[in-house]
Amino acid sequence: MATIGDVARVAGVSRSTASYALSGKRTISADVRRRVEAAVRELGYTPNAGARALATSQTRVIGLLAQFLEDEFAPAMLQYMLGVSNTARELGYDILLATEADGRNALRRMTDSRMVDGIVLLNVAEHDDRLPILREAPQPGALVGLPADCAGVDVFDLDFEDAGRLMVEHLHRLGHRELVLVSQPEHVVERGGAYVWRLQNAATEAARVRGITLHAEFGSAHQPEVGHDLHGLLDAYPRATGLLINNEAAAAALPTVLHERELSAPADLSVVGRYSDEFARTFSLPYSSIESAPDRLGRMAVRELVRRIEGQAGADEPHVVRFVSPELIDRGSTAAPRED
Amino acid sequence: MATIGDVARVAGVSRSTASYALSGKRTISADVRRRVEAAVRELGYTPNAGARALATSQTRVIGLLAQFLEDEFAPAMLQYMLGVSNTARELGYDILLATEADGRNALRRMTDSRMVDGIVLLNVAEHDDRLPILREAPQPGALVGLPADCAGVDVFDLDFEDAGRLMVEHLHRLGHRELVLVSQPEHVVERGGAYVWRLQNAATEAARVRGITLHAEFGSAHQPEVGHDLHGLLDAYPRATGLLINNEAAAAALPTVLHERELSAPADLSVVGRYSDEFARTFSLPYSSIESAPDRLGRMAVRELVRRIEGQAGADEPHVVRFVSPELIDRGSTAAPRED
DNA sequence: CTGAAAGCGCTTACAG
DNA sequence: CTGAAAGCGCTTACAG
Repeated sequence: MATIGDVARVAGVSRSTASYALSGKRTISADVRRRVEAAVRELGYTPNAGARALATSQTRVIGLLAQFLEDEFAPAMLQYMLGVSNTARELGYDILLATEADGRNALRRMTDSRMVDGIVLLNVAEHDDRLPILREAPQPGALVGLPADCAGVDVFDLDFEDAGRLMVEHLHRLGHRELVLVSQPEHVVERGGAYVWRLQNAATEAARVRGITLHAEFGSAHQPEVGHDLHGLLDAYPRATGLLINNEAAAAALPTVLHERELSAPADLSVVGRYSDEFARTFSLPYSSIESAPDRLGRMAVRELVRRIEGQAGADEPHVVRFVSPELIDRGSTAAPRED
Repeated sequence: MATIGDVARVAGVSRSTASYALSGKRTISADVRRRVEAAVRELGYTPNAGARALATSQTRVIGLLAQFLEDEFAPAMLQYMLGVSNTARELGYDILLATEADGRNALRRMTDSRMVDGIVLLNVAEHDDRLPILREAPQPGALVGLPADCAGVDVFDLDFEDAGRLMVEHLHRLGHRELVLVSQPEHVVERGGAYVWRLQNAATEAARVRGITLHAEFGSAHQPEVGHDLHGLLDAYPRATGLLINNEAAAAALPTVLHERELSAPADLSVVGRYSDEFARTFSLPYSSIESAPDRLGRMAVRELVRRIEGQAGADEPHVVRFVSPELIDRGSTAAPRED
C-alpha cells in the first residue's frame, strides 16, 4: 500500500509538502498541488487511519453502544442505530458498534484504547451502569434516553410525560371516561427503564385531573405471551373504551387480538400507540400513535456529539438535555366511544 | 492517558520489557512481571489501539457492510448483524459498521485506510458491485449470500435450492397438488437477489417432476401492499391448497390476511414460510418454516474470516463456499388438503 | 512557498 | 533475562 512517502517521491516534493497539499493547511503552489494530486491518483493513495489517529489524536470514529435486552423488542432498537449511523456518515464519521450484553466492558474498551472520538449510548436506564464509566472517559458522550443524573453528557429523549398526557387528553376530548394503558413489562421498570413510568405517571395524573379512570398495566415483551396479556386486560376491563399502548410487542400483537375478539378500532375500541412511523409500516399497524422519532433522536445525538468532538461547542459550554415533543400521528383509530 | 512509557517508568524497566511483560512474547522474571502488572493497575493503562495497529498492521476490527435496501425487510437484516457482531466479539474483534447506501464507498474507505483486518459483506447479490473492490483489497472477505463468482472470498449461504425442494416435497407428501409460491418483489431479482430465483427455480422443478402445479409469483416488500398482493393471489388461485412464502413482509402480513378471509392454517390452507425462528417469534407467526439461520451464517462467516486474518487458514488454502442445509421447523401449519 | 525533523505510542529485531 | 534503537505512517511546529 502506498504511503505519503511514496506520494512525495513520485511528486518530487517532501513528505510535509505532500501532507499539506492534501490537507490544505498551508498555501501550496498550483504546480506542486497538481503534481501531488497526480501522484495520489497514480498510486491510489489513501492515508493510513491508524497512523493519522496516532498523529492527530482523532479517529473520526464514533462508538455506538446498542443494547438488545431480553425483555425489549429488537426491531425498535434498529431504528435508533440507523439514525445514528447515517448521521455519523454524513458528518464524516464511522461507527464502531458494540452489541454485547456487558456495555460497561465495551465502553471501557473503546474509550481507554482511544478507538473512538465520542460515544453514543442507546436505551439509557435511570441509573445506567455505563454512565460512571462514560463520565470518566476523555471522550464526550451523547445519550438517547434520560437518566437520573445528566451531568457531563448531552441527553436526548422523547418527552414521555408529554406523550402520556397527550394520549389521555386526546381520548378524553373524544368523550372517553375509562382507559387501559399497557406498558412495557414490569422488570423493564425495575431495571430502570424510566420512560415507562414517565409516560405512565403523567398519563395517570392527566386522567386523575380530568376525573377519568385509567388502568395502568404491564404487558410482556414477547409473543405470544403479550397477546394473552391483552386478552386478559380486555376481559378484566370490559367497560374501557380506549387502549393506550406503550409497548411495541403489544402493539404488534394487537391486530390479531382484536380480530380474535371480533373487535375493530375505532368502532369498538379507540387505540393510541407509541412507536415510530417506520415501525407502524413494518408491522402494518393501523393505529394512531405518538411518534417516537428514533431517527430524529439518533440524529440529534450525533450532531451534538460531533459539535463537542470538533470543539465547536466550546469546552465549557454547558451540556444539554433536550426533549422531542411528541406528535400524534392520526391513523383514524380513535373516535367517540361506542354508546351502549 | 498513561502510555507504555509511563508503565515502564513506574515499574522501573525499559519500554520494551514492559511491552514483553504484557504480551508474554518472551520470558520475563516473576519480579519484573509483578512490577509491570502493578504499574498497569496503578495507572489504569490500556494500549492505544491506533499506535498498536500502526506497529503491528493489525487492527482487531472487522468491517461489517450491512445493506438496508428500500425493497427488502429491515428486521430480517438485523439478525445477521447480531450474529456477526456477537461472534466477532467472542473472538476478540470489534465491528466497524457501515449502513450507507453506497456500499462500494464504505468498503473502499475501510480497506484502503486499513481500518479493518477483514470484511463481512451481508446480503450479497448475484453480481454484487462491492465484490471487485473486495477482491482487490489486501484484507480477506467473507460473504453471506451467494454471488455468481466466488473467487477470492469465503462464501456462506442457506441452500435455497434445497429449501425450495423441501417446501414442495413436504406439501406433496401431504397430498397437495396445487401450490402458490410468493417470492420477494421482482425488482429484488432484477437487482441480483439470487436467493429468490434459486429457491423458486428449484421449487418449480420439484413441482414439475412430481406433476403438481406451482404458481410462482412475486409479492411486495411493504405493508400494506403485500397484504393486497396476498388477497389477489388467493383470489386468483382458489384451488390452491398450499402457500409457500419466500418473502418476510408477506409472512408478517399473512395472519391478518387469513383472518380477513376467515381462513385458518392448516384447516383451510397449508402454509410454509422461509424465515428465522427469531423472526417467527417477533411477528408471532404460527407457520411452519424453513429456518434461514441468520445467526448461524453470521457466525460461520466471522469464524472463517478470523481464521484467514490470523493466518491459521494457510495463505494458499482454497476459499470455501459453504451452504447451510435448510431445516423445516414444524409449527403445525401444514396438513392434508381440505377435501371439497 | 517548501523542507528537515520531531513526535504520536506502540512492537520487535538486534545486542548483550 | 533485559535494554537501546529502529520503525510503523502520519502531522505539524520550526526554520528558511
